[in-house]
Amino acid sequence: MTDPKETINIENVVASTGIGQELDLQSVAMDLEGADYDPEQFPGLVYRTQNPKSAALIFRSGKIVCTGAKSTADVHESLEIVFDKLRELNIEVNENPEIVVQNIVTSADLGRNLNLNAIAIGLGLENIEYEPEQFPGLVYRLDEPEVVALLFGSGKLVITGGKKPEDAEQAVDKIVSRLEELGLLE
Amino acid sequence: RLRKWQERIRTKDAGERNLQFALSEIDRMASALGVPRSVREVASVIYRRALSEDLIRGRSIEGVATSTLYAACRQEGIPRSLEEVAEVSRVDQKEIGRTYRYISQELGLEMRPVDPKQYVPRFCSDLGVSEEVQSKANEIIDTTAEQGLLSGKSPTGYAAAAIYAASLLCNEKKTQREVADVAQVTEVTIRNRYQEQIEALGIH
DNA sequence: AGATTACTTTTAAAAGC
DNA sequence: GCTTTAAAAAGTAATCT
Repeated sequence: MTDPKETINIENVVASTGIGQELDLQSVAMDLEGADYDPEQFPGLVYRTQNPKSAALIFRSGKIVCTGAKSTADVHESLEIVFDKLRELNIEVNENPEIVVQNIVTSADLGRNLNLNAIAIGLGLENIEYEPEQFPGLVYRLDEPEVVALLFGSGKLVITGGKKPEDAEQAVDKIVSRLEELGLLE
Repeated sequence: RLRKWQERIRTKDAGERNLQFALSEIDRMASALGVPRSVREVASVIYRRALSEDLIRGRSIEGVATSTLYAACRQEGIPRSLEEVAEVSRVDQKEIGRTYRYISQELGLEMRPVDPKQYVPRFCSDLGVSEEVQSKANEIIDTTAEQGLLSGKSPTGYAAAAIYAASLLCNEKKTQREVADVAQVTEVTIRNRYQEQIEALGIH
């Protein structure tokens, strides 16, 4: 039927960057509208962007983590907003800070129900974790690409730990072919 | 030289004391859970393996002891849920679960998923239902699991729903609350699993 | 008996305890 | 190891009407 690869959807992208400048988070928290800063609880200041939607964690060192974006392009857009907000506060920000994608979370659909019990035994109990008492998903760690897949009885899956969108595509291909050769799909 | 020797004895003694403590804790918890002696022996074998492979470092003795007991119950085919094990342990359920997964992975225990049928004898005995209900529940579990209904579902809730359904089919009705209490799941879970199971069985 | 909210799992980075 | 952030998957649970 439909190629499971075409059902892949990026759900979250995490990236890190830095403005190359130390920050006084206390004063940034005062001047930046909507900023959450509670150093007792966490050393980073939380700033949320609306369009695109994301959450940025800003640290004293000037390093920033952006999470919640739906694409790598959105990560760049969100961080540009953060950079501009900081510039408005008369904080120097490098012209083009390097943005490194650290993790991409993806969802997909194999289009068929899965017998997780059979898969756990078929794929080998060594590299699989399936504890339905604790979590309904089967945890499958792949070596190439190095990602973690969560497989569900519905045939839906989550792939996380990848650094580029192709990682998820490769992972889906490998999962499909492995399940097929074991006769565990369809 | 003498100091080194003393140190060795001291650590050996400490290790011995820790092992004794762990084994006595396994014994205490096993008694509280009412599992046979064979399970305690399996648990202590797993614990000694974990100790010899240095898996205890950075973890609490109690946590590892509880996890090995949880694993031993499963290996012996008389599982206790994490909730039940947590009730007799001083370690919380979440840590028992993650320690179990770690020990299981590192020792290559290759634990198979729990079969809901393994809970049926104990739950039925606690409910005081007949042998007929018990075998009917087993039949329901086998038939519906073959149709793929088991994937992702907790074994206790699945067993509880099958027992509830069986009690109705055998005219020995137990309420959802009664079954929920012995299985330690909510009535909502029993209702949900029950609906799926009777539909799969074609009982409308 | 629903509905809603919330927690379980996985992943990565940041700074500090 | 923990703290925080976001997101999906599906199951279970607590709370409210």
